Amino acid sequence: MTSKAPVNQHPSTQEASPVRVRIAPSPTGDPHVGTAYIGLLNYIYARQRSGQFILRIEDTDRTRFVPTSEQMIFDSLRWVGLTWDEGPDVGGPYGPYRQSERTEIYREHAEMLLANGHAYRSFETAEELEAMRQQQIAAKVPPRYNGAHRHLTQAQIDAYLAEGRPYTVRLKVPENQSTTFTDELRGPITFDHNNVDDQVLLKSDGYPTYHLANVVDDHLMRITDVIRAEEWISSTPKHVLLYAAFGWELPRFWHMPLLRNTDKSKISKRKNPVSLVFYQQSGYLPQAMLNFLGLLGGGMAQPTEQEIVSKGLNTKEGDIFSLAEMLEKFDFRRISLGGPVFDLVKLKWLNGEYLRKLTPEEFFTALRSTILSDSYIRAIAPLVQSRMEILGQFGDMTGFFFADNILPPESVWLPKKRTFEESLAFIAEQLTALEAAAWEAEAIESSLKTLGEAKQWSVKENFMLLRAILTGSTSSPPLVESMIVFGKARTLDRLRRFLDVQKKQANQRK
RNA sequence: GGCGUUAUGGUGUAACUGGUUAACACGUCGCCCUCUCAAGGCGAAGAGUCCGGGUUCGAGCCCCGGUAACGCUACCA
Repeated sequence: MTSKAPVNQHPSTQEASPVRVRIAPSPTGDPHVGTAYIGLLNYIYARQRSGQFILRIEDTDRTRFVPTSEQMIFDSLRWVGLTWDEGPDVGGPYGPYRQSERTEIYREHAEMLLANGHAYRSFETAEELEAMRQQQIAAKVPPRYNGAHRHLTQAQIDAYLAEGRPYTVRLKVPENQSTTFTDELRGPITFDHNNVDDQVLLKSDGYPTYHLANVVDDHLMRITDVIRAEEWISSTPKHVLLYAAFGWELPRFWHMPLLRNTDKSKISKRKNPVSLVFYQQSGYLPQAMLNFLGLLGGGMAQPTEQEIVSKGLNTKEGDIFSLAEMLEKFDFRRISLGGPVFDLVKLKWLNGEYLRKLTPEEFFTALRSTILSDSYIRAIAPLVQSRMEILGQFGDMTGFFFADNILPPESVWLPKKRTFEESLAFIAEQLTALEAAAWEAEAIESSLKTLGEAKQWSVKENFMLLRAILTGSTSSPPLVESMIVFGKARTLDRLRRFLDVQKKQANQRK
């Protein structure tokens, strides 16, 4: 057996070149707090070193692509106060910054690897691969590509190509070796190649996977430091191997701790609001959000006791700081590696602190630009105009649009002919259906009706249940229109919170 | 299952190169203020640093061995 010494011990990039970092979100839905978190870290890193911060859109997964998502990412990141030096919307010398516009580049690079023997064509179908995976799982062996097409003869390859068979391009991971790279926060990390799969680099639809596109773009865009979430550690050896296969210099890798739900699992929308749009629409202040994100993972030194005394600081001021202060004091070496829980309670407290510091005029402006904006009220008004006799009834009819907590009692929401359990189960299904729906009237209505038919809930029962939970009342402006105005993020959050509360209460009763 | 990462009160973080009763903030509880609720003020409870060994005069910090949580294990990122 060959020795498994770390032969691929690659040196890190030297300090010389100007720092360039990037975030690369995927437009697959609402912009994520995790993107803002990693974005903030990259931003601070770049600004502290007079470097550049680049925004790149990773839209190579056509199956999950959401057209409106990209603009929402721009808007949300700007909302929290981050700006980028290069990106799809601002241009720059290393564009295009949208991966779907770079497919030719990836194809060429895949060809290069094919030519120099670091990659090979794999002609299996997705179904065949899935079947293989299932067998391996059943046989209790680690699911991995078996390398069947690694050693296809040229004649076989030509025959397949002549047939026009679709194929993927896979990385040829050297056998009986290991790869070691340095994580700037954790030190050297080694992976035995037995545990590194022959990753698909180019999909059969001609689009690259993350791994290829990411490495190619990072190199072409002169990225010096890859600052990304911890979930990427496992695939870093693939990236290191790719840099080596191209003969490129390695960037530095910084893997940041993963944001968590209260139960410590990776933060997810089922357990926590993760959409930046949600926080914006719910009336969180961007400074508070940024401050909160800066708090997670350490990085900011707490004031010493001397500082507290000499500057007359209130001790809680140690937790309150602006972006400017982060640029001044944030220290990447201080980052603590345990995944921090995204604690809404502390975020709310922080937001309250910021709110109280506003002057009355600023506070009024904040209200008028968010929860009481002309555009919001203008959207709500037509839903109630025909139902009103005097203007004073506006509040009675629209309160739920301006509320954070709507928790109707059972007497309001529980349908007469349904049990508690079946109703809750149905709400959970409504939630799932709505999560998948495009946020426009027909899509919402039809997905709800389809669900109702499948589960034998009449349209009336179906919509009334939702109405009660969302508005807190059995009479309200038109439901679907109200949901649209209220927004997808907040609507889904209200449903999730309702379910959480009901489940907790049900558990307590037991 | 395999591989990797991580591990300080309920939560986020502190604790200089190992050095007295492990600190700050959020949350919780109590008291004060007050027409209520917040805010504010004062105070309290809550961890002996995942577990077990070792080194040392001395370990949250160093070493060894476990355990658990999390991540990855896709033609998703």
